[in-house]
Amino acid sequence: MVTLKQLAKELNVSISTVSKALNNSEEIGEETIKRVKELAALYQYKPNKVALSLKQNKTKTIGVIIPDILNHFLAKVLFGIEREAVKYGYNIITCISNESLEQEKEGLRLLANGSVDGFILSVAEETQEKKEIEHFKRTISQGLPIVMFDRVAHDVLCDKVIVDDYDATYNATKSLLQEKRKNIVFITSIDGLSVGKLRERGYTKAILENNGNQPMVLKIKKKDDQQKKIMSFFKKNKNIDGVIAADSSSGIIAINTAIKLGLKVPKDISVIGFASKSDSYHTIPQLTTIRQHAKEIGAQAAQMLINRLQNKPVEEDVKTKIVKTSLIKSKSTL
Amino acid sequence: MVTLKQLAKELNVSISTVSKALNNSEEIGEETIKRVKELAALYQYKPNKVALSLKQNKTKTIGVIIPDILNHFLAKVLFGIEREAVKYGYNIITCISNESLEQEKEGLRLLANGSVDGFILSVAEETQEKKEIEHFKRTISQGLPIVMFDRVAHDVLCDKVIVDDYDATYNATKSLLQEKRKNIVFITSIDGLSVGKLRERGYTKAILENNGNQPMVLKIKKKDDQQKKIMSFFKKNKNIDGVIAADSSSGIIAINTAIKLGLKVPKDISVIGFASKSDSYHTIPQLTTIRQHAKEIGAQAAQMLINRLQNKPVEEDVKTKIVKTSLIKSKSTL
DNA sequence: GTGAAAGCGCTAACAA
DNA sequence: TTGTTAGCGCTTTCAC
Repeated sequence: MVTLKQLAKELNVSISTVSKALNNSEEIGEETIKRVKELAALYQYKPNKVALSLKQNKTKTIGVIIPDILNHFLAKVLFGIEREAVKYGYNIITCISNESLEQEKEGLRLLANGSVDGFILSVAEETQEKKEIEHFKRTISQGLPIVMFDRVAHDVLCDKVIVDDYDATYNATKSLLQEKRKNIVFITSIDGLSVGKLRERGYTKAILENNGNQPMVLKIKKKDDQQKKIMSFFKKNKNIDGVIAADSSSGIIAINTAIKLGLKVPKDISVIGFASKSDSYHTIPQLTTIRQHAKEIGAQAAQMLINRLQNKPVEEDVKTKIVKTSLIKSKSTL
Repeated sequence: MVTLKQLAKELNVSISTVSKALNNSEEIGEETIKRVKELAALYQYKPNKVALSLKQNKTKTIGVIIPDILNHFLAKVLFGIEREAVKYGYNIITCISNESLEQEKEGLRLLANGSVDGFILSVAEETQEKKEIEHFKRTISQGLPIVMFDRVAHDVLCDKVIVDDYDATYNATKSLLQEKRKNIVFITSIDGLSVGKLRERGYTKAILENNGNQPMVLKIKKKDDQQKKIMSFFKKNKNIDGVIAADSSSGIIAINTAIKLGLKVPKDISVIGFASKSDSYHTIPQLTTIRQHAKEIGAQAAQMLINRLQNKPVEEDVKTKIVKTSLIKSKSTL
């Protein structure tokens, strides 16, 4: 890479003249500007990002810590973050915490050394279980703002972008109840997450409001064979006529299992699941889904962080944005 | 963040003494080292990454340019890259090209300014269609090595990690032929990609080798309704008894469609598809899959790049590694 | 054993 | 209009 120094030497002017010329400074003569720019173009000069970062004490880089990149929702949020960030000239450094507290801490530590100007993250499962928040607080007190999304640590004072998980399952369940479904099961493989708990509560609330109904929850562990678990549950509970799935694969598997057992979907049983549009194509009939607008969540998170980074006046008030889910009716409900 | 300067001032020693002490230099007295380290620990001193990068003229950061983060395979490769990179102390800056040539160029341009030491990338669809490679060559000639994976530009001289696409479909097709399948269709939604073409060729070769058989290819465009396309194809070709799917959703939809039409899988029809383990759980019976070992591909790519970055002696010979696919038999084949 | 000084590439206040 | 200088945070050579 060419440097200002080299250009200056070749042009027989000083480094600062070159610098100013390239930045269209008023101080420099037209003729000089032209000469400088021509040589710069010839050599494809690009200002060294690292030097700029050091000088200006900001990197225009955002650290993103994500629990699981293979999770379609999280990947889509990352996509949203990236799209929004590039608009403002920011880059994204990604760390994957693998749902591990230790790796989450490590990610923060590794990047909190001047590599990034701030963080966007979703809290790892283990972190939520152990309720650890010190590492977040420490990072913030070091002057690096954090924006949390989806799985947030409520006790950390920072900007947040969340989903209306509780309302989403409450409304979805209500809609199945309106279909006169009597035995609606809630299937979850994300019991350990804050959002998983909220989703369960929304479902439970709706069920209990309906006189005489009792909530019924099927919890699946990560290491379980989901297909087997759901199959054996369906076999034991022949009267199931509705499913609310807290995660996409539970919803997909529920439909396929019902069909395998000879049930008609949605005539005999309705299924609603948290899932993306592309997931909904993985079943026939197509899954009625609760959409989280992942990309939008990412964009909002990026905006909040960038806003905080650029507004020097210390805004002390943290904000929490709620990106509402949409219930997209398809063919797996009446 | 504390700097060496601040520590030095507080300790009444020079900056260089502090620096050396923290790096356990032989030159510095034990007592001094102890004092320095204690204060550094107290203030949680971390060497400024940006300053180090500037000084050492390397960032220990890898630029990854990915066509589509929502593609499960590509996301998994990214995961593999990240895992391997952190082992060696490298960070990952991710750009998403969105299958667009322009954005791919932009990503390279944006990061080829000292932000990264090298690139790992998979070529965007538009780039492959237009056969553009100048931007890759330019980047390499600027001293930034590139490692390409999966979708590679053969005419660019650089390290590559690829999959045995041709052999994979050839063998998969052979295995269906051995099941005495007579009418095997190849379904693809990635016709425009180099890997898509290779997969089709492997299938065609195997079919043609079997006397009397003729290849049959169903091409689906991104904007098409995959479910409808496959359904109407199946209705028009009632004799189909085998499917080779070039992408995961085609395989999943093929199974569900067959079942919807009253066919028994795998009794009446066998299905094999490029897909991951988690995809295979999205159908009953589970999909027999061609696995690409995405994480391994990412790890290999990262290793190749890091190796090149660390071996100063200019290794002029570029390498191409092939990570072989595995055919994992499950319940959608005999 | 410790410190001064140069330099990585850049910007900007100040000098000429 | 152009050049000199200092400084961002760090390492490292060379002097003391």
